[in-house]
Amino acid sequence: MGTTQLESVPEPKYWHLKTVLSEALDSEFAVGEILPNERDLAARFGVARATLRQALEQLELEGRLQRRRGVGTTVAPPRMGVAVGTEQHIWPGAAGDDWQPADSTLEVPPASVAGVLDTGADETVHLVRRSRVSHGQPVAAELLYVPASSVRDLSAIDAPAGAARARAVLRELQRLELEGRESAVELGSARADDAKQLDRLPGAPVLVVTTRYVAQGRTAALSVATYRADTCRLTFGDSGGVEIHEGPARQAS
Amino acid sequence: MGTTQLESVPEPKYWHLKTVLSEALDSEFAVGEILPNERDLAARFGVARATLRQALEQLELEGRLQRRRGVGTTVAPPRMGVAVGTEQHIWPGAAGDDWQPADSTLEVPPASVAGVLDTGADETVHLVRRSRVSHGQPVAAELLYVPASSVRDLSAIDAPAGAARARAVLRELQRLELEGRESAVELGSARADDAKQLDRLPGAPVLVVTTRYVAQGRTAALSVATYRADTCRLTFGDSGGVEIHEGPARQAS
DNA sequence: TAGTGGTCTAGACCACACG
DNA sequence: GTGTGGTCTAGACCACTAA
Repeated sequence: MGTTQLESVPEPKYWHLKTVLSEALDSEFAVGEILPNERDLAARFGVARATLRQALEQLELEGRLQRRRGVGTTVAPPRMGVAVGTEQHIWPGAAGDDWQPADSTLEVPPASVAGVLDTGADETVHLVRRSRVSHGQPVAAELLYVPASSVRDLSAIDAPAGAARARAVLRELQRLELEGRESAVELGSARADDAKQLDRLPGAPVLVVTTRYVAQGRTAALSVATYRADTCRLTFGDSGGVEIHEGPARQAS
Repeated sequence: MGTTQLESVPEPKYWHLKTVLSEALDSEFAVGEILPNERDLAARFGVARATLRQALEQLELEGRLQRRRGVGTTVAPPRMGVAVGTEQHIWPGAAGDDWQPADSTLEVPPASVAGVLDTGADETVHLVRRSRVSHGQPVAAELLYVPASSVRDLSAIDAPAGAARARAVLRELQRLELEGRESAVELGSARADDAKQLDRLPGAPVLVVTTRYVAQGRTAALSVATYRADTCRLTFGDSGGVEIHEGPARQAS
C-alpha cells in the first residue's frame, strides 16, 4: 500500500509546462517582452532543456511566442487578421490589394500544377512571384501560375524580367472576365526559399492557400500562397460588409 | 589550407533526412504501408532516434505520414478536401450538412467568445457540440455558441440534454434570416477533449475555423470548429458550381 | 509478452545576433 | 567575444496495441 496514486492519468511534463507558461504569459508578461533564456527556464522548472523546448514549440505554434536565434524568446502579439477571401471575384493584382509583385519568369510548372491548369506536361507558363506585407511584416509569399493562353502574347514585351514584367502579366489577366474562384487551406512547412522571404527558418509551419481562378470555363490562373502560420489568422468574409473584430476568439474551453 | 569547404551552408541532418524520406515515400511506398520502426530507420540512416523523429514529425505535419503509438508509422493517403465555406448563407444544422449534433448545454462562455456575441460577462448561452465525419473518419469537433436571444425559449423543452436538445437549438436557429457569415482560419493545437474526439494525442496540430453568423445585424451564433490539420484540406468555394479536383496541388518548387 | 511510438534526460556543439 | 536559440547524441523509461 505504499503507492500513492498521485496521477491516474499522468500528464506529460511538457504539457503541464505549457499550461503553466501560458498562464504566466497571460498574467505576468507584456507583448514584446523577452523571456528568460531556455537554459534558465529549464533549470527553474527542474526539467531538461529539451522538455522545456517542447513546451515552447507548442506555444510558438499557437502564436503565443516568437523565438529568434541569437536574440531570445519574446511574447508575440495577437495574430493579425489577413483577408484572403473577402474581395469577391477579384483578380490578383487588382487595384487595392496589398501584394507586391516581385518577378515573373517562364517556367515549366510541377506536374500537380500542370494538371490543374490543363496545360501539357512540358508547357511553360508565366510564374509571377509576389509577396505580401501586413503591419510592416512579411506575411506571405505567392507563386502565381498563369498559362500563356490566359494572357496576350508577352514575348515582345520590353520588360524581360522583374517587377515590371510581373505587373504586365497581372495587367493582362484583368482583361478576362473572372467567373469564379475556389480556395483551399492546408497546413504545410516552409520551403527554404519561402522561409527566407517570410523571415523564418525552413520547415516553419505555414498555411498554404491554393486558389484557382476560373474564367471562360477553365482555370485561368492558379495561386499558391504561403502564409506564416504563427502570425496570421486568415479571414474569409462572406458577410455584407460587417466589420471584423481584431482578435476575436482565443481557443478556450 | 587544409580545410575543404564541403558545405558552405550545411543543411541540418533532419532536413536532409526529410527530403530523402519524402522521395522514398513517393517512389517506394504505397498508401497505408507500414514503415520500418523508428529505431531501425535511425540506425539505417546513421542518426540518433531523436533526429529521425524530427524528420518524421515534419512529414506527419505535412500529412505524408501517420504515426500511432503501439502500432507503427504508416503512409498517409492524400489529404481529403473538406468543404468549409461552400454553402453560401447556410445556418449550421441546415439539411444536408454532414455535422452530427452530440449535445447541448447552457454554459457561461469564455470572455473572448462573450465579447464577440455581445452578451454579458456572466450570461449563459446554448453550447451545442457537434462532430463531423468524412470518409468514415472524424475530422472536426465544433463548439457552437448560441445566445439565448437568438432562439425562442427552450427552458421548457422536453429534451434536457443530448442530441435531441442540440437539434432543437439548431432548429430554432433556422427561423432567423441569415444575413452573412465570416470565417477565420488559424493554426492551433488540440485540447485534450478535442484530441480525444479526433482520435489524436493532445497538442496535435489543428486548423481552428471560427465562424460568426450574422442575423438581424448582430452576431446570432459563433462556431469554433477544430479540424485535424494532418488529414484535412479546407476548401472555400466561391465559384459558380465548378467542380473541385481531389488533391490539386502538392507544394513544390 | 513483445514491439511500437511518446516522453525525458544531460550533456555537446553549431549558427546567428549584437555589442 | 558572449549569449541566444537550433541541432544532435545515446541512452532510459513509459503508454499503448496487438498477438
